[in-house]
Amino acid sequence: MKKSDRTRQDILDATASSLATVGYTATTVKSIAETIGMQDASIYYHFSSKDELVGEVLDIGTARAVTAVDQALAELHDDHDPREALRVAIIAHAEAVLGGGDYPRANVRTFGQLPPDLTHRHRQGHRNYGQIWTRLIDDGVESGALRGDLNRSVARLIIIGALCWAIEWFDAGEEVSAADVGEHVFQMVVNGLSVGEHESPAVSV
Amino acid sequence: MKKSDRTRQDILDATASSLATVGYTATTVKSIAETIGMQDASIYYHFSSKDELVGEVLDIGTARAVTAVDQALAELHDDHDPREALRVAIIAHAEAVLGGGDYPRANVRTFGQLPPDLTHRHRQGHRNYGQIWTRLIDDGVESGALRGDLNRSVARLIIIGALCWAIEWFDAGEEVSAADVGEHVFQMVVNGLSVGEHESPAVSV
DNA sequence: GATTAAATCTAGTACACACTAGAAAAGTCA
DNA sequence: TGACTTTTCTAGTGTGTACTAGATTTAATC
Repeated sequence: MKKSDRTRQDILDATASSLATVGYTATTVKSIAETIGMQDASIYYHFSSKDELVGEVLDIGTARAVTAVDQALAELHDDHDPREALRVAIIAHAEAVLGGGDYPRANVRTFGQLPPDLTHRHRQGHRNYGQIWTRLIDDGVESGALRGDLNRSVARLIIIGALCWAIEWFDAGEEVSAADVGEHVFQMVVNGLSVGEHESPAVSV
Repeated sequence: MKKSDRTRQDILDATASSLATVGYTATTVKSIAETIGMQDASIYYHFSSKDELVGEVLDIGTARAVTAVDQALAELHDDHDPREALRVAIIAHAEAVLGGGDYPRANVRTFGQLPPDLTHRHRQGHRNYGQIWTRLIDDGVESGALRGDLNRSVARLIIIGALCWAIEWFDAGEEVSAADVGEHVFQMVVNGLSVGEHESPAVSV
């Protein structure tokens, strides 16, 4: 029972790595097998199909992202500003998806290129993840810290989108870290790029 | 010389539509041919390979997005606020990619799932497009309208990312329009979600 | 209407892919 | 060691893909 678990884990890791770097189509059963020094047919002793294997990787990715955000939120003080909660969640997401392991990255990277079955299978997981953000935004608006004149659902999707798309350009080697990206998203989306009192009629004068 | 041009255009249209809806891999030469009532082999009379065909569609998509944004900016008053320029550009992009035709949508939709050759081929086009945004942000910062304490390149990519990712969730049938999405991105990214003087130490008191 | 050119079709090739069947090897435990 | 189970390999199948060659049809030209 030991050998099998180990090999199974190796297969999952190799698949996550491949999905995260080259996407779904370029991730072939043969290439996965080669990475871990096996024949492609041997994969099928551990997984019944490519899509079941990929599905499991994506499940793990979703779970890890959820855990990362939940954990970051749990470490907040009880009387935190709702904006601080949003900030912490955004940075946790950025670190999980950009700086973290292959699993969350695989999840985001393959979004939109999966076959219908897999897409459908993961819709629920994404919905659950979205609810974390829905709650954060609702808290902010209802406490008066965030504007209530915008569509909250659209706002949520814009935040997540800005973070997810970062995977397309983020380069771990550069001087900008994953947390930096999160901080930027927070600063822009919550505080705004604009300087000072652009709406209020010159209060300080 | 007439028939050929017409057919060629039909092939391009069908390819753009397919790329925009099902992505690169699911867009097969056979499926394109079927859409316009041809045999797949006949496609090769007009295009030498699938990737040349796809490349041409993506080129058109980039050109249309650039044109849309450029045109919107050209209609501004000479003494416009740099923030207004950003707003106009963001909404134009949103309308081109979300509400516009298949070509710009194909471009964004297939981003990240193209084979290396095509990816490389379009890097230049994307760079040119990015420069429009770089200029907009630079103008804003240098005029003092936008904050200068953030990494401008990261800011640019976050804005574009929020817009591009919207293609994954935007539904033209819903009550939120493409321009609405653009307006939301602008409001969030420039004015911020936060209400009032969250940073200034209670100036108005 | 005959001749040439343009456009499409029929019929195929070669290859990569996911996946299968059954033999062989490796590991486990008496 | 020997019997048994678990794991991996060898050798394939079938399918879908991009693409090719050459015949065939459709359109244009004299």
